[in-house]
Amino acid sequence: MTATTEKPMRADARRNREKVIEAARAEFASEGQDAQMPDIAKRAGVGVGTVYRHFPTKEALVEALVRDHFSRIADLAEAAVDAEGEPWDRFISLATICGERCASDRGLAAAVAGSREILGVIAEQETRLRAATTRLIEEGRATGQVREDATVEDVSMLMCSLACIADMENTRPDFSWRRYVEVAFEGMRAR
Amino acid sequence: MTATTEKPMRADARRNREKVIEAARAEFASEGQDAQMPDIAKRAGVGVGTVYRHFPTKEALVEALVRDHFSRIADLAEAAVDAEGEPWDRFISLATICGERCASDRGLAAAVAGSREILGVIAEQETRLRAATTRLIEEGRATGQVREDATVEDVSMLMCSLACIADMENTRPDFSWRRYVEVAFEGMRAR
DNA sequence: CCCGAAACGGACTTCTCCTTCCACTTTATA
DNA sequence: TATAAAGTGGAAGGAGAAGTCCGTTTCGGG
Repeated sequence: MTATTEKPMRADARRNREKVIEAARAEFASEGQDAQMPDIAKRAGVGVGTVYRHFPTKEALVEALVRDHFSRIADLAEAAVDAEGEPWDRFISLATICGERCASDRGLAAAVAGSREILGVIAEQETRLRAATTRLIEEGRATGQVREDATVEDVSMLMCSLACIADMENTRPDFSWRRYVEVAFEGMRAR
Repeated sequence: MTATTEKPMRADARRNREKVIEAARAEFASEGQDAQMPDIAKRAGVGVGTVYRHFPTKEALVEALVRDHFSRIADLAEAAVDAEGEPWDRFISLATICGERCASDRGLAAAVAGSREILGVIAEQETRLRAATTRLIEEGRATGQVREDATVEDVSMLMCSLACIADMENTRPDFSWRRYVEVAFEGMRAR
């Protein structure tokens, strides 16, 4: 669907595009949701014009970041389904890896939580994510490791809250998303 | 400390102050962190000037809201310590009541998560909250209902994540903070 | 090596809010 | 009820951040 017409991009343009994305990630992580376009440009070592050449609006830039983020997470979830080991252990390592991703992409949780519009952007990735998650918890239920009444939404909520906690580590040094996985995700275990 | 010199306020002023606070709460709940001062004024049925008479800046208004919010939650936690019943049940009802509060004060979670400065504002309430929480989980551990390694920070994280989930119910209808309490808080139980 | 197209940079414009200011209204006191 | 003080409303000011525009630079095929 929507086969993007492959148009070769000039080498420097592609390089700059990457620099901008990387700078934006860093800037959002440290400044939160109100990171500024000129600052992103400065951090990337380019002019604002260049940023706008690649992303017509700030919103588009955020969307690209968010899409990329969710895409990676969906990949990880799919990998967790096919991985070796007990379902429960795979579930927990998925949570851990997601935690790591969220910790390095700080600021994005707020973007997703804050806007209704962005939900459309991640629809496709979320479908993949749900599919993978569903299989994972079904396996877990089958082996009696995951609680009987567990649902995909439970996992979604846990993942989102994990992202929030990872986000908050910026401002709250007493928080630890790793510890959070140990505690909150334990609630999914069968008793 | 800081004995606020009691100065009688004119009746209409006090009424308007309440209207502004109420309107601000509603506006932040529906618009999120970027609710606008003129909109708050409009919703309260007053002019912007009046809003600024009571709260010198937008920040001050948010602070008042946040302080009030945490103050109520700290009250609830203290009540939970002294309440009847099993420690575990009191812990869960505390979580539930907090969920209710967060659900009606939507938008504040983001305010707290987003700014380092606001942490100072709630310092006093948080101390009270920590004290109450500590007692609650100690009782729970003593009766073998709460996991041995539970800490106050665990509870803080759970409460904050609960607030985030309640917040997200605006944009994500598949989320339910009540269900979240059933799942995530279960991770605090002794096994 | 040359030239046209693509990409760049950053000063400048535009737009969106927060906040101020002050003439006017309401309250409380004598 | 008259008067001073307190409070009010909303137009206008101002700060700051998003986005535009165009002269200059860089790339890559011939």
